Amino acid sequence: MADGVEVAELDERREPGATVRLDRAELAGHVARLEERSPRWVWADTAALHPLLLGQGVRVARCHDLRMSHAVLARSAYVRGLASAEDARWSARDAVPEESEPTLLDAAAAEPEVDLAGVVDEHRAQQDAVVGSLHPARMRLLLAAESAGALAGVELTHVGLPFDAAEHERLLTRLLGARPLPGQRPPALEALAVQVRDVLEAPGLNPDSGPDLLQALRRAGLDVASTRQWELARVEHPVVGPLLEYKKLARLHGANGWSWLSAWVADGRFRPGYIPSGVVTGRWAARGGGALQLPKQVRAAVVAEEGCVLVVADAAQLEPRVLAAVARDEAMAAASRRGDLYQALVDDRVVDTRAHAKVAMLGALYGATSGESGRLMPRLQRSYPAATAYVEAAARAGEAGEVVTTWLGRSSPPPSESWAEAQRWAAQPEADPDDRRTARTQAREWGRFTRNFVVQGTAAEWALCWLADLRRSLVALGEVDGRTARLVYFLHDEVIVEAPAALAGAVEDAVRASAARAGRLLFGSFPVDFALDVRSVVRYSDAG
DNA sequence: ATCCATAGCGCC
DNA sequence: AGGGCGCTATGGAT
Repeated sequence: MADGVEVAELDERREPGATVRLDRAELAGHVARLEERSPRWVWADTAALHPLLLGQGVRVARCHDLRMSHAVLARSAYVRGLASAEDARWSARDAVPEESEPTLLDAAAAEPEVDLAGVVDEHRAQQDAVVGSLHPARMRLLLAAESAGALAGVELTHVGLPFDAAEHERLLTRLLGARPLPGQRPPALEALAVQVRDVLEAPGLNPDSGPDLLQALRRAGLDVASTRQWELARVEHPVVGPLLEYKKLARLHGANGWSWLSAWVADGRFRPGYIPSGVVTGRWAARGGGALQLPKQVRAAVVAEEGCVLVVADAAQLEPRVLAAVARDEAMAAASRRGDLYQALVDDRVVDTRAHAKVAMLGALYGATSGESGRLMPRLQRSYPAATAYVEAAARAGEAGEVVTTWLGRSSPPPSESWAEAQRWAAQPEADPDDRRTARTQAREWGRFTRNFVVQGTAAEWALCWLADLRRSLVALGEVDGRTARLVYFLHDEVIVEAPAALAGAVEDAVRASAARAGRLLFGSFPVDFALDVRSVVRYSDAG
């Protein structure tokens, strides 16, 4: 390479002659190379480089993201050692570039330079760590899935979710009234605020102020300890109606109102920021736009382009199915093969209603001890001993301060030093009962975290493999009238593909095939089913 | 002016 | 109940 790098050389879909050149400055710190066996780009940071390539119209098929892989390998209990583990150049950092002007502090903390030699060395160190790990095949799959997720995250922001701004504005106007001046309340909110003040006889009250509102409620004789809606809902008082309505609308206005619309929706697309694997468990996080919290109410404005449909697919009861697989629980796997897993629990007389099945299962995953869910736990243990023992073991490990690890090899962070110190102190003879109680409570809390970690984390791995396989297989569907099937949304256990209507059936098949392949990739021949709810709609809100 | 913690609520 | 998040508004601290 003289002045540039022929990026398109690695693009499986390149048009003849569509070579794109990026100069060395643009590629600094993100040098790529070709692996001989399975061609893919190896680079430092997908989030930094991939947007440049997309901007040039290049579609990258595969990559190996060294930063994300490093983060997994450096912590994984499957890995015996990563040569570069303490190297600051590869430590995790935010995947989404800051929108604002860099400050002096940012300049001082600028990332260390990564050059070609550094990339090659780190790649070799990572390959060695994988080969020497307890489960090389699982680790390889995890790193490939992480890297594919990194590509997909950038692409999702680039493509955007089709969004009808005019439709959303009609919703806002219908519920809130005319758009107010910045800093003002919309008419409907102001009217409700007046009502609340009148009923409470608190003329100057700002209902947005939690402490002031709580004080006014208590002065008016309401026996509440907070202003949470579920607590207000159980109180009989004329202020409750207007106040709950106020909170609901204030939320819409604040989180998804006119300023959100102008900040995040442009040219008919909603382009939020995703941070693949930004959560400790491996789930995606988001920054900017609230990609992962799009309220149901707002989904009516998510409308496919003319001539297209949205293929909306979500994995049904994903976490229990994942638990059945990691725990090798044959009985629970059998239940997974009968479609609705919760209904299967009812049919098998494990519990008496579907609602009970759901609450019992969630209780097992989250560590509930009391209430309805706690009462149902013995029944669950009797029917699914392997699955319940698996999450119990994860909880016990966490309580003991140990690390737990997902199926593919993501390990939980160790508890904090202050947590460990509190546990050590509680074990001393001179510790007082209060300290012992506090330590015990903290131990249980950390146990609930590790219990959930193994399931949520492995579910995230399945979902990532699903997404990665689908991303690849959509390419093969080709185009209709110059338009292709594109991934436009990913939400933990749900994907949306926007596709020409003529491709809807093919996309639905692809989505299901990818789910089946993801199951086999992770769990081989273990007979657990990953059922999907799939619907082709024009409007996202019609999928529910 | 800027940072940080908290409350509250949206999603899975 | 119980796990994981992000975002907004608020209010206190610096």
